[in-house]
Amino acid sequence: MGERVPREFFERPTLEMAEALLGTELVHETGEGTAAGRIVEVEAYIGPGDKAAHTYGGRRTRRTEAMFGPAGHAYVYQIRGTHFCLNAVSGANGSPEAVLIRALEPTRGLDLMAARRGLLLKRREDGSYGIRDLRGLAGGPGRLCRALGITKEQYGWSLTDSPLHLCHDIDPIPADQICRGPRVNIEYAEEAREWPWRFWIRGNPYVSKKG
DNA sequence: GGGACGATCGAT
DNA sequence: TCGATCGTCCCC
Repeated sequence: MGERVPREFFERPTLEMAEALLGTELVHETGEGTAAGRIVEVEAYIGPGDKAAHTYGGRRTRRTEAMFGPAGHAYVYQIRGTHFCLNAVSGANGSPEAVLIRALEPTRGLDLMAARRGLLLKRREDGSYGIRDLRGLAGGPGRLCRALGITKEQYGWSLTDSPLHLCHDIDPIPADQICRGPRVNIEYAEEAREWPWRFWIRGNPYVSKKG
């Protein structure tokens, strides 16, 4: 298990926080049970100068309000009408910056995660699960929200002291084990398309897309 | 009121 | 590679 990350964890430059998120455990405790996974892939969005960010140009709407708030809270948005995505708000209060959580390595509540995803987990003779089944559980921002039961109900929640929180489960990932590259699915973002603000753990099989 | 679009996913 | 599908945003 490990200890919850403190408020100060989020109160530093966004790119630095994005890297620090790798290896921490995202936990959601609900009436259905607890589900959790280790963060293995993230993307930083730094408005107002980032054309890929919802807050580009300082755009401040009902949806993006949480991004302008204090660090360490959840910014949840809905994409394509059907999927939710979770961000950890970063930066100073008033600066609209956040980090998108893109993929988890499942750690707790695997059966609950599978049930929420509508998947069937097959156990081997020794009781373990196959890597292919596990990879499908929470690889991708929409899938991990589905697997952990994250919806707009969690919008604005504190990630330090709410049922949705982060734990230091293992030691920080060493810098030489962290890869970075361009973010995905932001073709509209012109010059920002190539900015290397996507981070992932080197060689980790749960990363949603290879860079 | 209406039109355009999307930080995705799953099937092909 | 392509289409689903609807909330959000912005313009009229």
